[in-house]
Amino acid sequence: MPELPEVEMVKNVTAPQIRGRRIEKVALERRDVIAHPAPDDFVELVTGRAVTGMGRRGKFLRFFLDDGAEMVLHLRMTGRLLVVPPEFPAEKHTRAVFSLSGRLQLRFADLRRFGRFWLLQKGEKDCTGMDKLGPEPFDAGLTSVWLKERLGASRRAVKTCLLDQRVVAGIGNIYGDEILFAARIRPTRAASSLSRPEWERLTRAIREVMRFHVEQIDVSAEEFLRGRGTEYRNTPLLKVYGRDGDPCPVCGATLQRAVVGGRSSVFCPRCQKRRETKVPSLRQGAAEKMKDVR
DNA sequence: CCAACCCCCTGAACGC
DNA sequence: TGCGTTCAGGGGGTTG
Repeated sequence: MPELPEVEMVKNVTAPQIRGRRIEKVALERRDVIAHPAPDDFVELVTGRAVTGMGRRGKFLRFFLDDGAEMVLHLRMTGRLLVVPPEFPAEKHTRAVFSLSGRLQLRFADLRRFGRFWLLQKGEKDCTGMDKLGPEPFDAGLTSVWLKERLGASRRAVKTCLLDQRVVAGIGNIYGDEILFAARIRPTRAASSLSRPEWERLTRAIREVMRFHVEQIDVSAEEFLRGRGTEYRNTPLLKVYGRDGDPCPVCGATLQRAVVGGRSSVFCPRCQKRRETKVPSLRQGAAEKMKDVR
């Protein structure tokens, strides 16, 4: 479920608690929580190693180990990570428990069981999919020129493009809607139909919306634990996601819902126009079939 | 290359 | 109350 801001927060809460600690024991409640290598090998390779630090790439969490290996975790929809003392009551849906030095446990719980761990040994070729990710929203290389270059010829809906992790890493369905609202672009618009100013608004919105939410989701370890690893949903801050039928916070028009690329999308029909208001640069033959629907 | 569909799972919310 | 349906914020795979 979590997207970039939530994963970043999980990393920020978890890293200081486990940094420097040694993994003394690994208990897998479900073996299929390990994607790579074979579960027994994973346990053997991880046991005895110390965690030197954590990182994030897109929605992937990274745990750097003292032998140069890297443990990777993707929370997918419902994964939760908790750092607790061993006597702390067990969570429902616990899938893996890492016993750490200093009487602490790193626990992974995951209702829907989509979450996965990988272990990459030092120098091992990536098999997590991280290597296919596009730039982070805050990368200097993510410019409107680059985005237009990358997507300008695509007829896919711009919302679909935003959710494509190979384009930009870390955006999911929630922030996809929020970004498009901030950029005043309708999710259904074909990427190829965006104007220069729209590419610029979109690029700015990607950075600013993600930055805003990363800053807002600043939760302490105590708060996080109180919420059992789910207390990062800052719904009050979301302007359109999940607010289908509510008035637009900017203009008051009724927010609408549409399905784009199979994902539910909410937008403001007035702020996010179906097409550019300015004269769209006419390109020969490209968008021929679009008859002009009013 | 791309849309559409299926799959992986479980539980909450909703309609009857 | 009970039961069936639909939906959920992730991603990978196949098909046409």
